[in-house]
Amino acid sequence: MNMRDLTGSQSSAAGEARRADADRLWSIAAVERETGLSKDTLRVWERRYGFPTPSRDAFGERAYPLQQVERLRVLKRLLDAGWRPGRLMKMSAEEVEALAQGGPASTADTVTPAAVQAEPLEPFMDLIRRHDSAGLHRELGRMLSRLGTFRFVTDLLAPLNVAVGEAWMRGRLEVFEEHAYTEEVQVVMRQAISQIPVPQTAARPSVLLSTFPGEPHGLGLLMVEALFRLEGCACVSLGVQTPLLDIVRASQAHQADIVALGFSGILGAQQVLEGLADLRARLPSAVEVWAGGSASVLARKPVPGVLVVQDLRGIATEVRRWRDAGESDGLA
Amino acid sequence: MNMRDLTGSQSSAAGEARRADADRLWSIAAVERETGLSKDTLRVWERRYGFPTPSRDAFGERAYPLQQVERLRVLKRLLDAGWRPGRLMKMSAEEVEALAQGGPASTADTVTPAAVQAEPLEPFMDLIRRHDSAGLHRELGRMLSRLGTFRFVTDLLAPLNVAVGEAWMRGRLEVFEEHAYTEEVQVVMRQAISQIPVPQTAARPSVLLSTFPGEPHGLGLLMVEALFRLEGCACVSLGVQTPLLDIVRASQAHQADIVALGFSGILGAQQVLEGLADLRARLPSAVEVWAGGSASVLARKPVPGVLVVQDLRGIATEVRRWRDAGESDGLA
DNA sequence: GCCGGCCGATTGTCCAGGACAAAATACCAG
DNA sequence: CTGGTATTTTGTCCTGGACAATCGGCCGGC
Repeated sequence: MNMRDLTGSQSSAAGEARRADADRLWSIAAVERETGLSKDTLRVWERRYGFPTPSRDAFGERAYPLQQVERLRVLKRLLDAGWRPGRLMKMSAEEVEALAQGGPASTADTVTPAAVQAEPLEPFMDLIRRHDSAGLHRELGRMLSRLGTFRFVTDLLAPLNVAVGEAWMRGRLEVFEEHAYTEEVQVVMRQAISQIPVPQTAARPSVLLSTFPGEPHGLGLLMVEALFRLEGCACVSLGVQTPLLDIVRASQAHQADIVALGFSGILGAQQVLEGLADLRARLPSAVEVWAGGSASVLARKPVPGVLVVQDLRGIATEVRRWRDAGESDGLA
Repeated sequence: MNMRDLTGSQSSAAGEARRADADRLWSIAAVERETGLSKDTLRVWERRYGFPTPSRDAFGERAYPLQQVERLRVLKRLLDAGWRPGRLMKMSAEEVEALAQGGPASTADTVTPAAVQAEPLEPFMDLIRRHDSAGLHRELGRMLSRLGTFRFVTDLLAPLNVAVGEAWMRGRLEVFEEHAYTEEVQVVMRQAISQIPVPQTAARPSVLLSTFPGEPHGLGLLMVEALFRLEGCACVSLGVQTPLLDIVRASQAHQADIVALGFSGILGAQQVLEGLADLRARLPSAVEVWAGGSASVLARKPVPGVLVVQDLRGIATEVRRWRDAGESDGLA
């Protein structure tokens, strides 16, 4: 009971269904959801560059064919990789396609920082590309045991995340492959975290973790939580996308000493800086604000009263600094 | 190294900082992020109802005071609880406040289905309200052990999720409290899932789990994944918010027999129905589409070729049906 | 008496086209 | 080259109008 049947109208053969696909048109809202390009942007591109060129439905509203939606997805990816729309729009479909397939990252060279690339990443990238979730899970688990949580996070996951992000930008990885990867890593990380013994007494500093609205990337948060817990800190995570005012309230409710935010680079520079300044102003000065992640803004423009932790290894150092400062207002 | 200092300008005493808070104004984009109300809606409310009444910054752009942002948050919550803006806007600030505090759910009576409320929920609600994350974790873990995964999901979590959702709608719970709850449940659920033995051979049916873009609620997905795994199915989760085209590609890549989607009621009715129909059309008919969750649309309007599973217990039944159908095209 | 379809009011999204802040790039002086 | 300024590019914001989708109430039939 409480169940609705697979009511038929299984209209037809696969061929027909396939044709229905191509014919089905997308509303501007659907395209926004599918591509991540705002309605405003879609309309202004049409005006300025002559692309996309949606037809109109019976009500005069834009109706995008699948082909254009697919191309918009490619364009969005190239945009994220550092290309500019004006340049891309002048190119022919073939040139864009060539770029999408495997071109370099435009002007914005993702300077592979040649960091301590302690662990070979290719085997993992292979598993991701082959959609071998079980294998990926197994290999990640194996590495967790071999390296221990700390080195697993700093030496394997950190560079692997970068590699996955870059592979996506170069068109070597689909969105859903990145989703599946994230999910699998999350499973292993949560297992790792649950194995870290919890300090008996109320441990200090107590850390509140989250991300701003619009920032859906939560892996970094988990990695940071693990490192904090390894240092014996009490952690409360709110998951991703917490409204600013709620971060403030949560920090009071949980008596947080530190509010730690993750930034992946999806949010605009201004959004990050303004949000951090805002949050800083709304929190008592005894509560520290830490920011980390791959967003490049953090490195470029410091925000007064906000600690930017670029390197995961820095967390241990900074926790020590906090404790040395005598658990009181660590600034001044 | 690689670290930026807490560069001072710790301007002042708490009092001053507090005053700076109230003065700080919000851009329309920031209000959209904070409240969940679209820019279009914010502008049209101002035009129609005379609220909100943002001032303008030096560039003529809307600048919302904190007080109005807070009120908009309340209004959004009441909207989600079934109230309509026209009615709310006519009311005085006091009346709205009274409603926000603890009024009933307007016309949309959340008919507490008087289901098998097998487990008492109050102790858990208490822990959530007291921000006792550790205690909540401990008690959830205890219940998991006591009830076993199946009953933990069906008899405790399912009603508890409903209770939490309702408490939020009545203003008894803050957003951040709901976030913290979700996080803690997630930890326990993932632990529960990891303890379910994995079938050795490639198990059928193989299930792909995700939600549509705009649907951030992932708890249901985890609960469903647990139930599928208990039935011996192979599961791959993409997490939340996967674009439609990527769900299609993932189902091919992972050779899914079933694509299972979760809906919490955040998405509009049309969005859900159109998305499901669309997805249905794009998948081979041998792949089944299952939809579940608390969204009421699912119960009201059936989508041809989509199986709606209202009751979590129904999953086991339907998996059996799928297997009885001989692993082939289970329809026709 | 209750369910189901119709109709008017409400409400969110879409549209056009203009404007301009923010970001990226090109330019230029040291 | 390096660092600062001008210029172009680009996304977001604006106004005000329109209308589809939804909601609520009304009415009639089973």
